[in-house]
Amino acid sequence: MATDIPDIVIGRLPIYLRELTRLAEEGEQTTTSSHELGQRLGISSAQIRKDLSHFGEFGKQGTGYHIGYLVEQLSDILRLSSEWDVAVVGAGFLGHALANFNGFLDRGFRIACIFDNDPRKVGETMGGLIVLPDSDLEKVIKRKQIKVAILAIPPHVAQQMTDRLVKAGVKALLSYAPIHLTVPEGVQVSYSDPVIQLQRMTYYL
Amino acid sequence: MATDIPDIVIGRLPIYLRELTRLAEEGEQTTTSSHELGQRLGISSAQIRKDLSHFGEFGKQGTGYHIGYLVEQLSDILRLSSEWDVAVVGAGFLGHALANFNGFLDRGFRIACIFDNDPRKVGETMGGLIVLPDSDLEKVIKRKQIKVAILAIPPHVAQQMTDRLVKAGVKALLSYAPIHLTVPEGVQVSYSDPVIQLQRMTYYL
DNA sequence: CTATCATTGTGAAATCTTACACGAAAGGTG
DNA sequence: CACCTTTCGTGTAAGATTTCACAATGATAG
Repeated sequence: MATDIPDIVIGRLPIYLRELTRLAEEGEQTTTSSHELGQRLGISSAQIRKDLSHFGEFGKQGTGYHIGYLVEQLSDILRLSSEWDVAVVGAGFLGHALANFNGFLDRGFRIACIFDNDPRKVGETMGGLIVLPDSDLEKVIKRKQIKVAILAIPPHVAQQMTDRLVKAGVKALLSYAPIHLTVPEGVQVSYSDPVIQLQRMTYYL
Repeated sequence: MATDIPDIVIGRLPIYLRELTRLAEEGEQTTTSSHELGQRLGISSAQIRKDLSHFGEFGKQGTGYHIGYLVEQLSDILRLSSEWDVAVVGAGFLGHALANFNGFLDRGFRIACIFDNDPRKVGETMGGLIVLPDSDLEKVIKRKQIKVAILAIPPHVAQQMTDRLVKAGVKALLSYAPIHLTVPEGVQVSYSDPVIQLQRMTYYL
């Protein structure tokens, strides 16, 4: 029940969780069905049921799923019961946007620190945090035992910064730098490059 | 050679293109092989050859691929030969970051306009553009024949803004709003929600 | 010119993912 | 209680994607 669950299934759980949370906030119902959830997400009901069945039996025939209970279960599965401290590397426009984004906190993450290598930026306040010099990176990450980082820096420094972060103990990296990163086994990497996504779509236009 | 190419293959082409462009910039070689490209991207060489073979024969046995030629071919396939004008909707921190991001221009896209519904933001300059009121949205998009838009707005207005954009002629949407969007057939949508990506990784920690 | 090496493009096999379809429950109704 | 409706969980079939492995081709060296 642990290692043999397909990555692609894990990838959909956060989407289910997000929609279930929205349903809970709408507050018009306490249960939902795989069919309703699928409708709202453009996913087949069979796929949702199959995905969930990898982790246990959360529903009830005839009734569907209790929203609150399923949110709880999915949060547990995704290790979101307590908050993850996150380091942001890079205090440019993007780092600024991330530091001020208030959508992290209620979904399992808290921006704990932000770094930059530009002395002119160090000391500035961003989203309630003071920008730290990148020379403090290892010290702070180790002290706060940070496991999750977001890279908002130019591509030519992305790999070296990745190496420093991994060495300091980071195990999950979300990179906005448009470059493939090499990491040791056991370290998770996820990418976000808007141009890649746009180019994927222009093919069809 | 057109409609029956798997989406998943299309999705990898921009990644190949990005790495090939980097290889070209490094300037140490004029050719590369599927093996080398795969090594740099963490993808198997067979997959790269198979993907490319959907579109034609671009390589040469014994030698590999001419980098410049392949860049050209991939750019053509992805319709990047001329630049796409892009509308940014939302002039908050994220819209600000997008307007100032200079990585669009040499990869096929140009931010052509930016909108906001907050009168206090309208008129501000961002990345060389003046923020326009969202009441001008339809007019500007139609006049400039904009087909690509980026959504950088809160989730509760994302669907209604999507509807307006689609009605005005937009055919490809990159959304940073954490919500599933419903669009008519023929309109492409791509999502970017950092929290979804982080949650996908914490499962493995 | 011949042998050797590198690398492509691709059919076939293997693996992975999704969709189907149905038995089994659970709740509601009269 | 008997019947009807809803919906789950899942074995199996269908479909999609990746990997394998090899013939064919081009370059290179002696």
